[in-house]
Amino acid sequence: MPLNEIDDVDRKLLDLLREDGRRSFSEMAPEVGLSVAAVKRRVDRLRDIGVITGFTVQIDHTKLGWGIEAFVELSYTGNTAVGEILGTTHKVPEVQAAFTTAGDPDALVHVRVRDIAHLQKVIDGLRRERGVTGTKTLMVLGSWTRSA
Amino acid sequence: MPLNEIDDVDRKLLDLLREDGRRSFSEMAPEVGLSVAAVKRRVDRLRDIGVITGFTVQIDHTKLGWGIEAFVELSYTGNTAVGEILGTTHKVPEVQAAFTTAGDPDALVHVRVRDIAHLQKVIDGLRRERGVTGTKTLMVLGSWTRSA
DNA sequence: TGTGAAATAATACAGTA
DNA sequence: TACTGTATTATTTCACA
Repeated sequence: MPLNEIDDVDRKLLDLLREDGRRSFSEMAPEVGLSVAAVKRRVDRLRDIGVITGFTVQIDHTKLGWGIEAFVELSYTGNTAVGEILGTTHKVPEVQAAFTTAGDPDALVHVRVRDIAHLQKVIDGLRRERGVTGTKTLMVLGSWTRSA
Repeated sequence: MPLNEIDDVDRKLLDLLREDGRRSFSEMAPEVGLSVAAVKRRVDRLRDIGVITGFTVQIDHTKLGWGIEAFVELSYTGNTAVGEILGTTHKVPEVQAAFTTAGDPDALVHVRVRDIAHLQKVIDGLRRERGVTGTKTLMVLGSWTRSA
């Protein structure tokens, strides 16, 4: 079910776009040995079948004054549904990403804030959410993300 | 201190590119009320000063057969440097991102794998890294990421 | 999938405030 | 310094072989 339809050329195109999402079709075409039109059709198809969900810019948030990053582990009462957890974190603008997990913390939330006072406010806000029974915060000291 | 030089137009451009990193300058120009050339120069400048670090494609890894996502918390011996931690995780291709943290786990690692057996192998590999004293794995059930 | 032509977009540059 | 408008080049897009 998951694929069957993605070949090595598609994977190569995904790699190229992961490195630089604004690469032109004409630049990628010789890399995969196809015509420009064929490359465009492949990328269009990858979007159509949902393998490519979008393109985005990568930003150094430090340079924008959002210098602090943390993960907040959340515990919920037993009757809180997974979907509900993701929904409540969505409303908090400082939350960059949220993950519901199996096991001890029920959710892991990635937040980005300007300073420690700001972090305090965000954590307090998360603690007040319905069903939250406890939090544990991991301040990020350094990080690294694959690819670009 | 970190900026001073980024104005509302720049922020608007970053927002537009976060939603769609392949947006054309000609599409963004009317949105911010500037000429195409002015938009290009602004985006070029945002790259030059390091606010924009790159562009990339967003992929639905489930559709590529990498259906399982987890966070692995790592504890290290006291004499392990932060840089060393990030370095060792870098070698493991299944690691999508790594964060060193202040506090109980010393690092948090985001991994993506094909199946549970694969996850087992990756965790075993991480546990064998020099300085690692313990791990705790959080399997991701659901997730959500801001913007696109 | 490739080709080739028309439509768009990116880029470089001259001129203006 | 930062913009606009124009000319040139490159890229995208699409119909058809």
